[in-house]
Amino acid sequence: MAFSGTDSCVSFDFDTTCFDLLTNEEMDLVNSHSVLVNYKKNEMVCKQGSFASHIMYIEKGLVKIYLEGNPKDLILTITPEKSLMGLPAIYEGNNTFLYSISTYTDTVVRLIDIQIFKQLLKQNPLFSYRIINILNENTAHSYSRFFSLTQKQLHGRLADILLCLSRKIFKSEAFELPLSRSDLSDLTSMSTESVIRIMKDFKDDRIIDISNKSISLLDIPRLERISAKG
Amino acid sequence: MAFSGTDSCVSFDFDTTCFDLLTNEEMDLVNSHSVLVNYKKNEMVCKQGSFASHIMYIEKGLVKIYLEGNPKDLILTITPEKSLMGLPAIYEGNNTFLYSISTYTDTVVRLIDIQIFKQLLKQNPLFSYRIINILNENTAHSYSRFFSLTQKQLHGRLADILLCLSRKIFKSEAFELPLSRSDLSDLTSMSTESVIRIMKDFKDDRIIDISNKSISLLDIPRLERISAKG
DNA sequence: CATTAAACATGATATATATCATAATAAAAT
DNA sequence: ATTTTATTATGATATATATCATGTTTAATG
Repeated sequence: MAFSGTDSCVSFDFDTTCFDLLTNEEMDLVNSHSVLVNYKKNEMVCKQGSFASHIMYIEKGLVKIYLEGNPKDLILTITPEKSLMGLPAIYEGNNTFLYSISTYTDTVVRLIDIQIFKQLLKQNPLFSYRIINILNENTAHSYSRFFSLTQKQLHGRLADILLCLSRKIFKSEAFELPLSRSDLSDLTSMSTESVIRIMKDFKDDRIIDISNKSISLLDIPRLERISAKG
Repeated sequence: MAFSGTDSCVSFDFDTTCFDLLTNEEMDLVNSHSVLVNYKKNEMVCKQGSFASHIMYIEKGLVKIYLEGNPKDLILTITPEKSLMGLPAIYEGNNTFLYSISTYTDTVVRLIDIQIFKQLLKQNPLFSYRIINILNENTAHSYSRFFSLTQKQLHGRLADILLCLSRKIFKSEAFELPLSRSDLSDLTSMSTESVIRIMKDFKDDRIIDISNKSISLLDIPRLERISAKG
Protein backbone atom coordinates (compact mmCIF):
# COMPACT_ATOMS: atom_id res chain seq x y z
CA MET A 1 0.00 0.00 0.00
CA ALA A 2 1.29 3.41 -0.90
CA PHE A 3 0.29 5.00 2.35
CA SER A 4 0.83 2.03 4.57
CA GLY A 5 2.46 1.20 7.73
CA THR A 6 4.42 2.67 10.43
CA ASP A 7 3.46 6.30 10.51
CA SER A 8 -0.21 5.50 10.34
CA CYS A 9 -0.40 6.11 13.97
CA VAL A 10 -1.66 7.69 17.02
CA SER A 11 0.22 10.82 17.70
CA PHE A 12 2.95 13.09 16.42
CA ASP A 13 6.59 13.65 17.18
CA PHE A 14 6.60 17.37 17.51
CA ASP A 15 7.31 17.78 21.19
CA THR A 16 9.55 20.76 20.85
CA THR A 17 7.24 23.49 21.91
CA CYS A 18 6.59 26.67 20.06
CA PHE A 19 7.13 28.84 23.09
CA ASP A 20 10.89 29.13 22.69
CA LEU A 21 10.17 31.43 19.76
CA LEU A 22 8.45 34.03 21.90
CA THR A 23 10.20 37.09 23.28
CA ASN A 24 10.34 37.59 27.03
CA GLU A 25 7.51 40.09 26.90
CA GLU A 26 5.41 37.74 24.81
CA MET A 27 6.10 34.89 27.21
CA ASP A 28 5.03 37.14 30.09
CA LEU A 29 1.84 37.81 28.21
CA VAL A 30 1.22 34.07 27.86
CA ASN A 31 1.91 33.50 31.53
CA SER A 32 -0.36 36.27 32.67
CA HIS A 33 -3.18 35.06 30.42
CA SER A 34 -3.03 31.36 31.08
CA VAL A 35 -3.93 29.06 33.93
CA LEU A 36 -2.80 25.62 34.96
CA VAL A 37 -5.62 23.18 35.58
CA ASN A 38 -5.36 19.72 37.10
CA TYR A 39 -7.61 17.06 35.71
CA LYS A 40 -8.17 13.68 37.26
CA LYS A 41 -8.27 10.44 35.35
CA ASN A 42 -11.25 10.16 32.97
CA GLU A 43 -12.18 13.82 33.18
CA MET A 44 -13.25 15.87 30.21
CA VAL A 45 -10.91 18.70 29.26
CA CYS A 46 -13.02 20.16 26.50
CA LYS A 47 -16.31 19.42 24.84
CA GLN A 48 -16.88 19.26 21.12
CA GLY A 49 -19.03 22.12 19.88
CA SER A 50 -18.59 24.36 22.90
CA PHE A 51 -17.05 27.82 22.64
CA ALA A 52 -13.30 27.78 22.56
CA SER A 53 -11.98 30.47 24.85
CA HIS A 54 -8.54 28.93 25.08
CA ILE A 55 -5.80 26.85 23.49
CA MET A 56 -4.63 23.89 25.58
CA TYR A 57 -1.12 22.68 26.24
CA ILE A 58 -0.56 19.41 28.11
CA GLU A 59 2.17 19.91 30.66
CA LYS A 60 1.79 16.39 32.01
CA GLY A 61 -0.48 13.44 31.40
CA LEU A 62 -2.16 11.51 28.62
CA VAL A 63 -5.40 12.30 26.84
CA LYS A 64 -7.59 11.25 23.96
CA ILE A 65 -8.88 13.65 21.33
CA TYR A 66 -12.08 12.34 19.81
CA LEU A 67 -15.17 13.06 17.76
CA GLU A 68 -18.39 12.24 19.54
CA GLY A 69 -20.66 9.87 17.71
CA ASN A 70 -23.72 7.83 18.26
CA PRO A 71 -23.35 5.05 19.21
CA LYS A 72 -19.57 5.14 18.91
CA ASP A 73 -16.94 7.84 19.26
CA LEU A 74 -14.01 8.16 16.90
CA ILE A 75 -10.69 8.76 18.62
CA LEU A 76 -8.54 10.99 16.43
CA THR A 77 -5.35 10.81 18.47
CA ILE A 78 -3.90 9.75 21.77
CA THR A 79 -1.82 12.72 22.83
CA PRO A 80 1.00 12.80 25.37
CA GLU A 81 2.48 15.71 27.28
CA LYS A 82 4.16 18.66 25.60
CA SER A 83 1.43 18.89 22.99
CA LEU A 84 -0.79 21.75 21.90
CA MET A 85 -4.47 20.99 21.52
CA GLY A 86 -7.40 22.95 20.20
CA LEU A 87 -5.51 24.77 17.45
CA PRO A 88 -8.27 24.19 14.87
CA ALA A 89 -10.47 26.46 16.98
CA ILE A 90 -8.36 29.34 15.65
CA TYR A 91 -10.74 29.99 12.86
CA GLU A 92 -12.40 33.31 12.23
CA GLY A 93 -16.14 33.08 12.42
CA ASN A 94 -16.51 29.86 14.37
CA ASN A 95 -14.52 29.60 17.58
CA THR A 96 -15.75 26.22 18.71
CA PHE A 97 -13.93 23.05 19.57
CA LEU A 98 -13.98 20.55 16.73
CA TYR A 99 -13.47 17.67 19.13
CA SER A 100 -13.76 16.56 22.72
CA ILE A 101 -10.77 15.76 24.90
CA SER A 102 -10.64 13.62 28.00
CA THR A 103 -7.88 12.25 30.19
CA TYR A 104 -6.51 8.74 30.71
CA THR A 105 -4.30 9.70 33.64
CA ASP A 106 -4.10 12.62 36.00
CA THR A 107 -3.23 15.47 33.70
CA VAL A 108 -2.00 19.05 33.98
CA VAL A 109 -3.16 21.36 31.23
CA ARG A 110 -2.20 24.96 30.59
CA LEU A 111 -5.17 26.88 29.24
CA ILE A 112 -4.03 29.86 27.19
CA ASP A 113 -6.42 32.67 26.33
CA ILE A 114 -7.25 32.26 22.65
CA GLN A 115 -7.27 36.01 21.99
CA ILE A 116 -3.75 36.31 23.34
CA PHE A 117 -2.70 33.32 21.30
CA LYS A 118 -4.17 34.88 18.16
CA GLN A 119 -2.47 38.15 18.94
CA LEU A 120 0.88 36.37 19.17
CA LEU A 121 0.27 34.67 15.85
CA LYS A 122 -0.46 38.02 14.26
CA GLN A 123 2.58 39.76 15.69
CA ASN A 124 5.25 37.07 15.67
CA PRO A 125 5.65 35.42 12.27
CA LEU A 126 8.24 32.89 13.39
CA PHE A 127 5.83 31.75 16.06
CA SER A 128 3.03 31.38 13.56
CA TYR A 129 5.39 29.64 11.16
CA ARG A 130 6.07 27.09 13.86
CA ILE A 131 2.36 26.69 14.46
CA ILE A 132 1.88 26.09 10.74
CA ASN A 133 4.46 23.33 11.04
CA ILE A 134 2.59 21.77 13.92
CA LEU A 135 -0.71 21.98 12.04
CA ASN A 136 0.87 20.32 9.04
CA GLU A 137 2.34 17.59 11.18
CA ASN A 138 -1.13 16.97 12.53
CA THR A 139 -2.56 16.91 9.02
CA ALA A 140 -0.03 14.33 7.88
CA HIS A 141 -0.86 12.21 10.86
CA SER A 142 -4.56 12.60 10.28
CA TYR A 143 -4.33 11.54 6.62
CA SER A 144 -2.27 8.56 7.58
CA ARG A 145 -4.91 7.42 10.03
CA PHE A 146 -7.64 8.24 7.54
CA PHE A 147 -5.99 5.85 5.13
CA SER A 148 -5.53 3.14 7.73
CA LEU A 149 -9.14 3.25 8.88
CA THR A 150 -10.72 3.34 5.45
CA GLN A 151 -8.44 1.04 3.44
CA LYS A 152 -7.25 -1.63 5.83
CA GLN A 153 -9.16 -4.35 7.56
CA LEU A 154 -9.29 -5.23 11.22
CA HIS A 155 -5.92 -6.91 11.71
CA GLY A 156 -4.05 -4.20 9.82
CA ARG A 157 -5.79 -1.43 11.72
CA LEU A 158 -5.06 -2.95 15.11
CA ALA A 159 -1.44 -3.62 14.13
CA ASP A 160 -1.10 0.06 13.20
CA ILE A 161 -2.38 1.18 16.55
CA LEU A 162 -0.25 -1.21 18.58
CA LEU A 163 2.90 -0.21 16.70
CA CYS A 164 2.16 3.41 17.17
CA LEU A 165 1.31 3.25 20.84
CA SER A 166 4.62 1.48 21.32
CA ARG A 167 6.67 3.91 19.24
CA LYS A 168 5.11 7.27 19.77
CA ILE A 169 3.42 7.17 23.12
CA PHE A 170 5.16 4.70 25.39
CA LYS A 171 8.47 4.53 23.49
CA SER A 172 8.93 0.93 24.54
CA GLU A 173 8.02 -2.52 23.25
CA ALA A 174 6.30 -3.28 26.52
CA PHE A 175 3.87 -0.96 28.25
CA GLU A 176 0.94 -0.67 30.58
CA LEU A 177 -2.09 0.32 28.56
CA PRO A 178 -4.41 2.81 30.24
CA LEU A 179 -6.92 2.42 27.39
CA SER A 180 -9.72 -0.11 27.55
CA ARG A 181 -10.58 -2.47 24.70
CA SER A 182 -13.48 -0.17 24.03
CA ASP A 183 -11.06 2.74 23.58
CA LEU A 184 -9.04 0.64 21.15
CA SER A 185 -12.25 0.02 19.27
CA ASP A 186 -12.97 3.76 19.04
CA LEU A 187 -9.42 4.18 17.80
CA THR A 188 -9.64 1.53 15.11
CA SER A 189 -13.28 1.97 14.20
CA MET A 190 -14.28 -1.60 14.94
CA SER A 191 -16.41 -3.32 17.59
CA THR A 192 -15.00 -4.01 21.04
CA GLU A 193 -15.50 -7.73 20.50
CA SER A 194 -13.37 -7.59 17.37
CA VAL A 195 -10.57 -5.87 19.27
CA ILE A 196 -10.65 -8.64 21.87
CA ARG A 197 -10.71 -11.39 19.28
CA ILE A 198 -7.83 -9.97 17.25
CA MET A 199 -5.76 -9.35 20.37
CA LYS A 200 -6.28 -13.01 21.13
CA ASP A 201 -5.28 -13.96 17.56
CA PHE A 202 -2.07 -11.96 17.97
CA LYS A 203 -1.43 -13.56 21.33
CA ASP A 204 -2.05 -17.10 20.02
CA ASP A 205 0.38 -16.40 17.18
CA ARG A 206 2.97 -15.10 19.67
CA ILE A 207 3.00 -11.68 18.00
CA ILE A 208 2.14 -9.92 21.24
CA ASP A 209 1.83 -10.88 24.86
CA ILE A 210 -0.98 -9.57 27.02
CA SER A 211 -1.76 -10.04 30.65
CA ASN A 212 -4.42 -7.78 31.95
CA LYS A 213 -3.30 -4.22 31.11
CA SER A 214 0.29 -5.10 30.21
CA ILE A 215 1.12 -5.41 26.54
CA SER A 216 4.41 -6.35 24.97
CA LEU A 217 5.11 -6.57 21.27
CA LEU A 218 7.05 -9.78 20.65
CA ASP A 219 7.31 -9.82 16.86
CA ILE A 220 7.40 -6.30 15.47
CA PRO A 221 8.43 -7.26 11.91
CA ARG A 222 5.37 -9.47 11.74
CA LEU A 223 3.15 -6.67 13.02
CA GLU A 224 4.63 -4.42 10.36
CA ARG A 225 3.82 -6.98 7.70
CA ILE A 226 0.26 -7.23 8.96
CA SER A 227 0.02 -3.46 8.91
CA ALA A 228 1.41 -3.23 5.36
CA LYS A 229 -0.78 -6.02 4.01
CA GLY A 230 -3.86 -4.27 5.26
CA MET B 1 -25.00 11.64 15.26
CA ALA B 2 -23.02 14.38 16.84
CA PHE B 3 -20.80 14.99 13.84
CA SER B 4 -23.36 14.19 11.22
CA GLY B 5 -24.64 15.66 8.13
CA THR B 6 -24.26 18.54 5.93
CA ASP B 7 -20.72 19.71 6.41
CA SER B 8 -19.34 16.23 6.06
CA CYS B 9 -18.43 17.09 2.59
CA VAL B 10 -16.14 17.44 -0.24
CA SER B 11 -14.55 20.81 -0.17
CA PHE B 12 -14.34 24.01 1.77
CA ASP B 13 -15.81 27.44 1.49
CA PHE B 14 -12.73 29.53 1.82
CA ASP B 15 -12.46 30.95 -1.65
CA THR B 16 -11.27 34.36 -0.60
CA THR B 17 -7.62 34.11 -1.38
CA CYS B 18 -4.81 35.00 0.93
CA PHE B 19 -3.03 37.16 -1.61
CA ASP B 20 -4.94 40.33 -0.80
CA LEU B 21 -2.92 40.45 2.41
CA LEU B 22 0.39 40.83 0.62
CA THR B 23 2.09 44.16 -0.04
CA ASN B 24 2.78 45.22 -3.60
CA GLU B 25 6.41 44.19 -3.32
CA GLU B 26 5.43 40.83 -1.89
CA MET B 27 2.94 40.32 -4.69
CA ASP B 28 5.66 41.14 -7.19
CA LEU B 29 7.81 38.52 -5.52
CA VAL B 30 5.05 35.95 -5.91
CA ASN B 31 4.54 36.86 -9.55
CA SER B 32 8.21 36.67 -10.39
CA HIS B 33 8.55 33.31 -8.68
CA SER B 34 5.49 31.57 -9.96
CA VAL B 35 4.37 30.08 -13.25
CA LEU B 36 1.00 29.34 -14.74
CA VAL B 37 0.61 25.81 -16.06
CA ASN B 38 -2.24 24.42 -18.13
CA TYR B 39 -3.30 20.89 -17.45
CA LYS B 40 -5.64 18.88 -19.61
CA LYS B 41 -8.44 16.72 -18.32
CA ASN B 42 -7.24 13.71 -16.31
CA GLU B 43 -3.68 14.93 -15.97
CA MET B 44 -1.67 14.62 -12.80
CA VAL B 45 -0.74 17.92 -11.15
CA CYS B 46 1.39 16.49 -8.38
CA LYS B 47 2.47 13.08 -7.21
CA GLN B 48 2.32 11.86 -3.64
CA GLY B 49 5.75 11.40 -2.13
CA SER B 50 7.64 13.52 -4.65
CA PHE B 51 9.60 16.59 -3.63
CA ALA B 52 7.46 19.65 -3.21
CA SER B 53 9.14 22.59 -4.87
CA HIS B 54 5.98 24.63 -5.03
CA ILE B 55 2.60 25.49 -3.59
CA MET B 56 -0.30 25.24 -6.03
CA TYR B 57 -3.19 27.61 -6.57
CA ILE B 58 -6.02 26.63 -8.91
CA GLU B 59 -6.90 29.60 -11.06
CA LYS B 60 -9.45 27.64 -13.04
CA GLY B 61 -10.71 24.06 -13.18
CA LEU B 62 -11.60 21.15 -10.96
CA VAL B 63 -9.28 18.58 -9.38
CA LYS B 64 -9.21 15.70 -6.96
CA ILE B 65 -6.77 15.46 -4.07
CA TYR B 66 -6.18 11.85 -3.12
CA LEU B 67 -4.06 9.34 -1.29
CA GLU B 68 -2.78 6.55 -3.49
CA GLY B 69 -3.62 3.08 -2.32
CA ASN B 70 -3.55 -0.45 -3.54
CA PRO B 71 -5.96 -1.47 -4.92
CA LYS B 72 -8.02 1.65 -4.24
CA ASP B 73 -7.23 5.33 -3.84
CA LEU B 74 -8.83 7.49 -1.20
CA ILE B 75 -10.03 10.87 -2.45
CA LEU B 76 -9.60 13.45 0.29
CA THR B 77 -11.35 16.34 -1.44
CA ILE B 78 -12.71 17.55 -4.71
CA THR B 79 -11.34 21.05 -5.03
CA PRO B 80 -12.61 23.86 -7.23
CA GLU B 81 -10.87 26.98 -8.45
CA LYS B 82 -9.51 29.68 -6.13
CA SER B 83 -8.06 27.08 -3.80
CA LEU B 84 -4.55 26.60 -2.44
CA MET B 85 -3.16 23.09 -2.55
CA GLY B 86 -0.02 21.49 -1.19
CA LEU B 87 0.15 23.53 2.00
CA PRO B 88 0.96 20.50 4.18
CA ALA B 89 4.27 20.28 2.30
CA ILE B 90 5.32 23.33 4.31
CA TYR B 91 6.93 21.21 6.94
CA GLU B 92 10.54 21.54 7.99
CA GLY B 93 12.45 18.36 7.41
CA ASN B 94 10.20 16.67 4.88
CA ASN B 95 9.17 18.73 1.89
CA THR B 96 7.19 16.10 0.05
CA PHE B 97 3.63 16.06 -1.18
CA LEU B 98 1.34 14.17 1.16
CA TYR B 99 -1.08 13.45 -1.65
CA SER B 100 -1.50 13.27 -5.40
CA ILE B 101 -3.63 15.68 -7.37
CA SER B 102 -5.18 15.20 -10.78
CA THR B 103 -7.64 17.13 -12.92
CA TYR B 104 -11.24 16.45 -13.90
CA THR B 105 -11.42 19.29 -16.39
CA ASP B 106 -8.90 21.46 -18.17
CA THR B 107 -7.26 23.31 -15.35
CA VAL B 108 -4.97 26.28 -14.88
CA VAL B 109 -2.68 26.09 -11.89
CA ARG B 110 -0.31 28.70 -10.53
CA LEU B 111 2.81 27.06 -9.15
CA ILE B 112 4.44 29.23 -6.51
CA ASP B 113 8.01 28.61 -5.41
CA ILE B 114 7.78 27.06 -1.95
CA GLN B 115 10.83 28.94 -0.62
CA ILE B 116 9.23 32.25 -1.55
CA PHE B 117 5.98 31.13 0.02
CA LYS B 118 7.78 30.19 3.22
CA GLN B 119 9.61 33.50 3.20
CA LEU B 120 6.28 35.34 2.98
CA LEU B 121 4.92 33.32 5.88
CA LYS B 122 7.94 34.26 7.97
CA GLN B 123 7.80 37.95 7.16
CA ASN B 124 4.08 38.69 6.94
CA PRO B 125 2.18 37.52 10.03
CA LEU B 126 -1.23 38.51 8.72
CA PHE B 127 -0.59 36.39 5.66
CA SER B 128 0.44 33.43 7.80
CA TYR B 129 -2.53 34.01 10.06
CA ARG B 130 -4.77 33.68 7.02
CA ILE B 131 -2.95 30.51 6.01
CA ILE B 132 -3.53 29.13 9.50
CA ASN B 133 -7.22 29.82 8.98
CA ILE B 134 -7.18 27.95 5.70
CA LEU B 135 -5.35 25.00 7.26
CA ASN B 136 -7.87 24.89 10.06
CA GLU B 137 -10.75 24.99 7.62
CA ASN B 138 -9.19 22.03 5.87
CA THR B 139 -8.77 20.21 9.16
CA ALA B 140 -12.41 20.72 10.06
CA HIS B 141 -13.42 19.41 6.69
CA SER B 142 -11.09 16.47 6.98
CA TYR B 143 -12.44 15.44 10.40
CA SER B 144 -15.94 15.70 9.13
CA ARG B 145 -15.18 13.34 6.27
CA PHE B 146 -13.22 11.10 8.60
CA PHE B 147 -16.33 10.74 10.68
CA SER B 148 -18.56 10.13 7.71
CA LEU B 149 -16.36 7.40 6.24
CA THR B 150 -15.72 5.55 9.46
CA GLN B 151 -19.08 5.83 11.24
CA LYS B 152 -21.71 5.78 8.53
CA GLN B 153 -22.73 3.07 6.19
CA LEU B 154 -23.02 3.15 2.43
CA HIS B 155 -26.23 5.10 1.98
CA GLY B 156 -25.22 7.75 4.48
CA ARG B 157 -21.80 8.16 2.96
CA LEU B 158 -23.15 8.56 -0.55
CA ALA B 159 -25.81 11.00 0.62
CA ASP B 160 -23.06 13.09 2.23
CA ILE B 161 -21.09 13.24 -0.98
CA LEU B 162 -24.07 14.08 -3.19
CA LEU B 163 -25.19 16.85 -0.86
CA CYS B 164 -21.75 18.30 -0.74
CA LEU B 165 -21.08 18.18 -4.45
CA SER B 166 -24.33 20.02 -4.91
CA ARG B 167 -23.68 22.62 -2.24
CA LYS B 168 -19.99 23.26 -2.32
CA ILE B 169 -18.79 22.42 -5.78
CA PHE B 170 -21.60 22.94 -8.27
CA LYS B 171 -23.76 25.22 -6.13
CA SER B 172 -26.89 23.85 -7.73
CA GLU B 173 -29.35 21.02 -7.17
CA ALA B 174 -28.69 19.76 -10.70
CA PHE B 175 -25.29 19.34 -12.19
CA GLU B 176 -23.18 17.49 -14.72
CA LEU B 177 -20.86 15.17 -12.85
CA PRO B 178 -17.35 14.92 -14.28
CA LEU B 179 -16.54 12.14 -11.80
CA SER B 180 -17.03 8.49 -12.69
CA ARG B 181 -18.77 5.99 -10.42
CA SER B 182 -15.31 4.73 -9.62
CA ASP B 183 -14.31 8.21 -8.41
CA LEU B 184 -17.41 8.29 -6.22
CA SER B 185 -16.27 4.98 -4.81
CA ASP B 186 -12.82 6.36 -3.98
CA LEU B 187 -14.57 9.29 -2.35
CA THR B 188 -16.90 7.20 -0.22
CA SER B 189 -14.58 4.27 0.41
CA MET B 190 -16.90 1.67 -1.05
CA SER B 191 -16.88 -0.53 -4.15
CA THR B 192 -17.90 0.86 -7.52
CA GLU B 193 -20.75 -1.64 -7.72
CA SER B 194 -22.12 -0.38 -4.42
CA VAL B 195 -22.08 3.21 -5.69
CA ILE B 196 -24.06 2.11 -8.73
CA ARG B 197 -26.54 0.11 -6.70
CA ILE B 198 -27.17 2.87 -4.19
CA MET B 199 -27.54 5.48 -6.90
CA LYS B 200 -30.20 3.20 -8.35
CA ASP B 201 -31.86 2.88 -4.94
CA PHE B 202 -31.97 6.67 -4.67
CA LYS B 203 -33.33 6.93 -8.19
CA ASP B 204 -36.01 4.28 -7.58
CA ASP B 205 -37.04 6.13 -4.44
CA ARG B 206 -37.19 9.41 -6.39
CA ILE B 207 -34.57 11.00 -4.15
CA ILE B 208 -32.35 11.83 -7.09
CA ASP B 209 -32.61 11.70 -10.83
CA ILE B 210 -29.76 10.49 -13.00
CA SER B 211 -29.37 10.23 -16.71
CA ASN B 212 -25.90 9.50 -17.82
CA LYS B 213 -23.68 12.21 -16.28
CA SER B 214 -26.51 14.50 -15.20
CA ILE B 215 -27.57 14.35 -11.59
CA SER B 216 -30.31 16.26 -9.88
CA LEU B 217 -31.24 16.08 -6.25
CA LEU B 218 -35.01 15.82 -6.02
CA ASP B 219 -35.55 15.34 -2.29
CA ILE B 220 -32.83 17.06 -0.32
CA PRO B 221 -34.53 16.75 3.10
CA ARG B 222 -34.67 13.01 2.58
CA LEU B 223 -30.99 12.93 1.62
CA GLU B 224 -30.22 14.88 4.76
CA ARG B 225 -32.12 12.36 6.84
CA ILE B 226 -30.23 9.51 5.21
CA SER B 227 -26.99 11.35 5.93
CA ALA B 228 -27.91 11.97 9.56
CA LYS B 229 -29.13 8.45 10.18
CA GLY B 230 -25.83 7.05 8.97
C1' DC C 1 -17.52 4.34 -39.55
C1' DA C 2 -15.88 0.28 -37.37
C1' DT C 3 -13.42 -1.43 -33.60
C1' DT C 4 -11.70 -1.35 -29.09
C1' DA C 5 -11.76 0.05 -24.66
C1' DA C 6 -13.89 2.10 -20.77
C1' DA C 7 -17.80 2.95 -17.87
C1' DC C 8 -22.17 1.44 -16.21
C1' DA C 9 -25.35 -2.10 -14.68
C1' DT C 10 -27.22 -6.24 -12.28
C1' DG C 11 -27.58 -10.75 -10.24
C1' DA C 12 -25.37 -14.62 -7.50
C1' DT C 13 -22.15 -15.70 -4.12
C1' DA C 14 -18.67 -15.13 -0.60
C1' DT C 15 -16.80 -12.96 3.44
C1' DA C 16 -15.50 -9.72 6.78
C1' DT C 17 -17.34 -7.90 10.62
C1' DA C 18 -21.13 -6.51 13.72
C1' DT C 19 -24.57 -7.90 16.80
C1' DC C 20 -26.55 -10.68 20.26
C1' DA C 21 -26.39 -13.75 24.15
C1' DT C 22 -24.09 -15.34 28.03
C1' DA C 23 -20.12 -16.07 31.05
C1' DA C 24 -16.10 -15.04 33.57
C1' DT C 25 -13.10 -11.83 35.48
C1' DA C 26 -11.65 -7.65 37.49
C1' DA C 27 -12.58 -3.28 39.54
C1' DA C 28 -15.28 -0.22 42.24
C1' DA C 29 -18.49 0.86 45.76
C1' DT C 30 -21.16 0.07 49.81
C1' DA D 1 -15.88 -8.61 52.85
C1' DT D 2 -19.77 -8.56 49.78
C1' DT D 3 -22.54 -6.67 46.55
C1' DT D 4 -22.67 -4.03 42.35
C1' DT D 5 -20.85 -2.55 38.18
C1' DA D 6 -17.61 -2.42 34.42
C1' DT D 7 -14.45 -4.88 31.61
C1' DT D 8 -12.88 -8.87 29.21
C1' DA D 9 -13.99 -13.04 26.86
C1' DT D 10 -16.14 -16.44 23.59
C1' DG D 11 -19.44 -18.70 20.68
C1' DA D 12 -23.63 -18.47 17.47
C1' DT D 13 -25.98 -15.81 14.29
C1' DA D 14 -27.10 -11.98 11.30
C1' DT D 15 -25.96 -8.58 7.90
C1' DA D 16 -23.66 -5.16 5.35
C1' DT D 17 -20.77 -5.04 1.75
C1' DA D 18 -17.21 -6.84 -1.45
C1' DT D 19 -16.16 -9.88 -5.04
C1' DC D 20 -17.04 -12.38 -9.12
C1' DA D 21 -19.27 -13.19 -13.46
C1' DT D 22 -21.45 -11.44 -17.27
C1' DG D 23 -23.93 -8.21 -20.10
C1' DT D 24 -24.93 -3.58 -21.82
C1' DT D 25 -24.16 0.95 -22.85
C1' DT D 26 -21.22 4.83 -23.73
C1' DA D 27 -17.00 6.90 -25.04
C1' DA D 28 -12.52 6.81 -27.28
C1' DT D 29 -9.52 5.50 -31.10
C1' DG D 30 -7.55 4.05 -35.57
